Amino acid sequence: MDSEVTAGPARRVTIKDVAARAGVSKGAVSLAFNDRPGVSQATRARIFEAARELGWAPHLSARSLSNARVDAVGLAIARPARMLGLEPWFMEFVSGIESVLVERSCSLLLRLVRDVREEIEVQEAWWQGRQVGGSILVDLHDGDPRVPELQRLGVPAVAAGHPSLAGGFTCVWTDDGTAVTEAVRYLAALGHRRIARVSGPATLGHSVIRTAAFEAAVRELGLADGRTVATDFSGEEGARATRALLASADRPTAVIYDNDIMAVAGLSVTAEMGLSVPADVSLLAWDDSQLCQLTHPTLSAMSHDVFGFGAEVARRLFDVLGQAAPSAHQAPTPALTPRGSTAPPRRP
Amino acid sequence: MDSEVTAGPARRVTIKDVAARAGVSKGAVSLAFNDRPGVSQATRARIFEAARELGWAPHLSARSLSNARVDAVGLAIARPARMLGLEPWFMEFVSGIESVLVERSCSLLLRLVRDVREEIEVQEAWWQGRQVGGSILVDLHDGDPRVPELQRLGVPAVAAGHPSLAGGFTCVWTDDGTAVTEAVRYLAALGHRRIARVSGPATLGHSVIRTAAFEAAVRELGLADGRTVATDFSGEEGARATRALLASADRPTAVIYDNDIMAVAGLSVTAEMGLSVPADVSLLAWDDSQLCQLTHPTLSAMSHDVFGFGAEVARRLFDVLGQAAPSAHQAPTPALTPRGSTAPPRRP
DNA sequence: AAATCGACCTTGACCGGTTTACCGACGCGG
DNA sequence: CCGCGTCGGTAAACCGGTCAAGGTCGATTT
Repeated sequence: MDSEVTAGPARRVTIKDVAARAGVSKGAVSLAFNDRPGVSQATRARIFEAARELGWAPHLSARSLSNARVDAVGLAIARPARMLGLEPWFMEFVSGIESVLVERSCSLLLRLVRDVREEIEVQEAWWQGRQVGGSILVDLHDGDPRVPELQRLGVPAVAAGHPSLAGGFTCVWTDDGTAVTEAVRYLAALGHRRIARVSGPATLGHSVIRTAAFEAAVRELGLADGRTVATDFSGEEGARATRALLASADRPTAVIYDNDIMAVAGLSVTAEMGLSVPADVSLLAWDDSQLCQLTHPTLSAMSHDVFGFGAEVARRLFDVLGQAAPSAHQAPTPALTPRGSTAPPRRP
Repeated sequence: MDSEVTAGPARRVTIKDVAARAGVSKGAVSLAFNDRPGVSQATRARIFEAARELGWAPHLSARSLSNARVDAVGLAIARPARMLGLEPWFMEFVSGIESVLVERSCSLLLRLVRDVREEIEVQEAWWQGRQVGGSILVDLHDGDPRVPELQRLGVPAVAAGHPSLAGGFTCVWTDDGTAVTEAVRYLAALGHRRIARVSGPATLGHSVIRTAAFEAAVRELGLADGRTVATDFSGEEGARATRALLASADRPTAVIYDNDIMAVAGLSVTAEMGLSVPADVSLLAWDDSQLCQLTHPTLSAMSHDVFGFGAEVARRLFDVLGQAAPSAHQAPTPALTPRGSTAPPRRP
């Protein structure tokens, strides 16, 4: 209908228009808008006034064309869409990143990719096309090809993960090893001797680290079980893994999960199998999103400020963009938050 | 350490380098890369070869500077981060959008904002700064200021929501009214006469529509209850609302939720109150993310292809960018998927 | 009085592409 | 042999900013 109203040619207003209106050169406008010395307070005010009247804002492509600075950072995520939707971790992580980007009026370029290969293509295209000034890497795995590739391209990046995985990149990490140990010690202290674990993909860097720590702790405490079942992080596989564990001959009396979703799925499996939590089996989640408080019983979890973690990653990326040397930053270690899903095992 | 290796000045390779290497002018390279007529197959091949060797890709800022075309679309979301993480809807929606953007090598610019006012600022900055070629609007509410504002700015946009909310914008919507009616009819057919509903924020456009349809259906069928409790979509408020409903004098025998998270929270409340689902109370979720299958009992839900919805929105945005006239597109109506949380009410 | 200086502002070259106007060569009908 | 259209390509203007170099001008120094 009246969509024509705004559809006119309406040449976009440029710096030249503003300059003309303020009676100065476009150089002056540029100076004013990047608040650099060289224009008096009076003219500065006139320029801003003119810009306001015309509704002008600098064309960011034009700006980044000449000064090479880019106003966006990239984040590619290689997990299936269906799974991501259920993974509270990501949105919280993204929110944390945003919270830092926003104050530098920088944007997040997000892309969901199928696999690491595709991510490399995307990152390369972003970098070559100067769409991003740098990138954030998540879900590092052992010998991740993204590390050498991005290094070859010279992409400034920050990795969310252990220094041993990040190659030469600056990274931010949590001490999952210590956290796993704490989890196991806690369950052992409650009296559990058969503890199992449901992890994410075995190739994922932090899975490897947690598994190693888990097995070490089990050994150290002289516990009986210590199995880890790897999954794809989805609720479905979490349920399957739980079923397998609880149906086994010497079923564990406690299960540690690598994320919240699988713990929730596991909880529903116990109900389905007629087991009671925590009397028959204790469950311990990881990440501690609010999901853990929505179940019945509520889920004990290794608690973790994912939002803050994302913010830290973003801050470090700005360091890197500012030519800082690569460095590793440790975020607070996930801490145990006991709730209703853990208790001493039933006496046999 | 050796981070210096790639840190050299390493002037970025430009179209000029490619042209030189292929022995042609940069105009020819441009023609070749946008596959337009004017270069022979032979030179075209030489040019691509040269570009490949040098690892060149066009600088997108430079490109969009001259042809005004922009390669990204904007999506600002005004919900608290903590809540978003738990809302599977969003990531699925975003994934659907991505699936379409990707094939046009277009990116998604994402921003989490505090409120509608801030979103308007962000949208204006994006548009003025030519960061985006268009935007996607979600969570429309009645008399949403974003509609007139973006129209004033001339931002091409697609709204995810009912035509009555979208003003002159192209929109994609699901017939929530019909879906609510189906939900109520189904529960009534099972024998329920006291049905309540836990909705999202009352000001949200689709809450209004669903509430109206809910009340109409309740009246039409001559049912007893028909209360709607508005929340902020969070699990916490969903739990609180459920508690209030189930503790009331004439407690409902069935509850319809406006998203999955609140239904999950509601389920845990029933357990906490010693009620059994579906014997004492039936629960019906909305959206049907995989979360519904992770609970015990599994949740009946109004099922909905959120991924496809996102994809449709993105496709329509490209129509709009191609100067198509505003139009409204109806996505498939959410359909009932009965599972374990709904059954005839216990005989009094 | 001439030279120096700093504050303020203008000019014009660039950033890396796209696009338009133009040009040479070649094939072809008259 | 000439004029004409087409194909393949080039040169230069342009997109909208930034930035270094330079120009004015009144005030201060020598």
